[in-house]
Amino acid sequence: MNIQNDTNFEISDFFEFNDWIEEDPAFSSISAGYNHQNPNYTPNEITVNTSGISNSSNFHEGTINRDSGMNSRERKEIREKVAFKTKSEIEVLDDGFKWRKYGKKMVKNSPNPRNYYRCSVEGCAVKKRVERDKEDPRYVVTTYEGIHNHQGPHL
DNA sequence: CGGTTTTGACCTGCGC
DNA sequence: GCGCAGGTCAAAACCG
Repeated sequence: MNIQNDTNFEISDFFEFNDWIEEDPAFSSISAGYNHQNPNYTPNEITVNTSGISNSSNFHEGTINRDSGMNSRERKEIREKVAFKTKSEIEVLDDGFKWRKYGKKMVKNSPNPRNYYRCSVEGCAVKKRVERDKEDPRYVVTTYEGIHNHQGPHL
């Protein structure tokens, strides 16, 4: 389902995300275009509204491949993990899903805490991790893990 | 009153 | 084997 609402699409934010993920040594490449839920998924559909109250990200998954010889099973486990770096003054970006916070942690290399969220829909094991950029506090790093097994929050 | 947040404790993987 | 760091649990507080 396309959440292609009238949400403002800040293309610059997507590029920033892209740069960030590419320079992360843990990931060698990120390929997009899967269709567990959205057959028409393309990176360009990522919508981020940094100026409004609610931010909508039209993505549910991504595939991150590591070229550091990992077997297929390991690759499958890391799959469905997407990280976003978003310029936002609001910490909790409302992507439309219902999240329940289940943990907070201080990370060593950052003065900022890291928050752990889980999708509150039953049977949905999607997890989310929100953390402020240690260098630029006006950025928020959001990491999604898993695929929603339901059609979205509002239905 | 039910679901969510909070917060420290607990667990586990990893490196030394 | 121990300690650190990251991730999770859970109980009580909190809030609509």
